Amino acid sequence: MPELPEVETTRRGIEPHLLGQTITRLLIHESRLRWRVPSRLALRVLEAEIEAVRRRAKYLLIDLAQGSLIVHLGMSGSLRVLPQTYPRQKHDHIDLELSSNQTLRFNDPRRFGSWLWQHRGQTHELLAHLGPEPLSDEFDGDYLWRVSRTRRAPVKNFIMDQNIVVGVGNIYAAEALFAAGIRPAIEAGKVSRARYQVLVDEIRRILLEAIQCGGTTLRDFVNPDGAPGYFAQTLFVYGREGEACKSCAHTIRAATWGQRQTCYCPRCQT
DNA sequence: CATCGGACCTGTTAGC
DNA sequence: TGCTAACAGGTCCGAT
Repeated sequence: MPELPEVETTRRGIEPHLLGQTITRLLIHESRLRWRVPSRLALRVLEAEIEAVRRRAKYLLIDLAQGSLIVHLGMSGSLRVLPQTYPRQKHDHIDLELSSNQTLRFNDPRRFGSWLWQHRGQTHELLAHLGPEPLSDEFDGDYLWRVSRTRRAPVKNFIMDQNIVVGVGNIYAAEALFAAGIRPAIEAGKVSRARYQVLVDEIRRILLEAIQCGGTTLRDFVNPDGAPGYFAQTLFVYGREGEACKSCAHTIRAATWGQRQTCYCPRCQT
């Protein structure tokens, strides 16, 4: 489900409910996520005050005095802020209970998400080798051009590589390539510096617009207040195989590498 | 190093 | 209507 805009939407949704709250209890109902949730997590966070709620890539970081809870939503995870008495639903795996008598409830049908711990001042190995944030100044056309020179993989796979740039998943990769007029199958190392600059501008614009829309709801994404995102209406190619291009009316085509489908317009993207 | 396929899971949908 | 297969927003890991 979640790419950067959905994770950022989640962050903004939970932040006001979490900041300054004391954690009264962490309940792990199901520890078998992407990695087994360590039971000592519950002791670590007990009675701690939440100092900040940050995002790095698609990870949420809940900062406490001694360190941070790292939460990843995987493919199907979501966080809601609910009254502690709210009945648990299927796939509700973790509750972070707060002094406000609310709970941050983690639901994840596919269990590809994760809850981990990072000591203060340290960087978890999973976060240690991530590429730059797409909305930061570090990320520009020159950077992408430079690090792509030896890459023969399709440019679409290249921009989805979290070591190159974080936060761009299957939806936004397809959309950004369409907006930049670049065929997803082109070898990353053969794309010009000028085209990478256009691509960077489009990635930024699309991610920002999607955040403003509250993310993309294809089937089940909801923000922490239970509302869907509205960016799906704005999609030009993702999930539109066989339909008419909104720009030139040519039929949208699909290609698949490694189990991930991508859609593109053969006329608009060269 | 870079790339590929398999793995981890459940739910929904398309096709027979 | 019912069963099965394919596919879904992520990404790590081991083999090549």
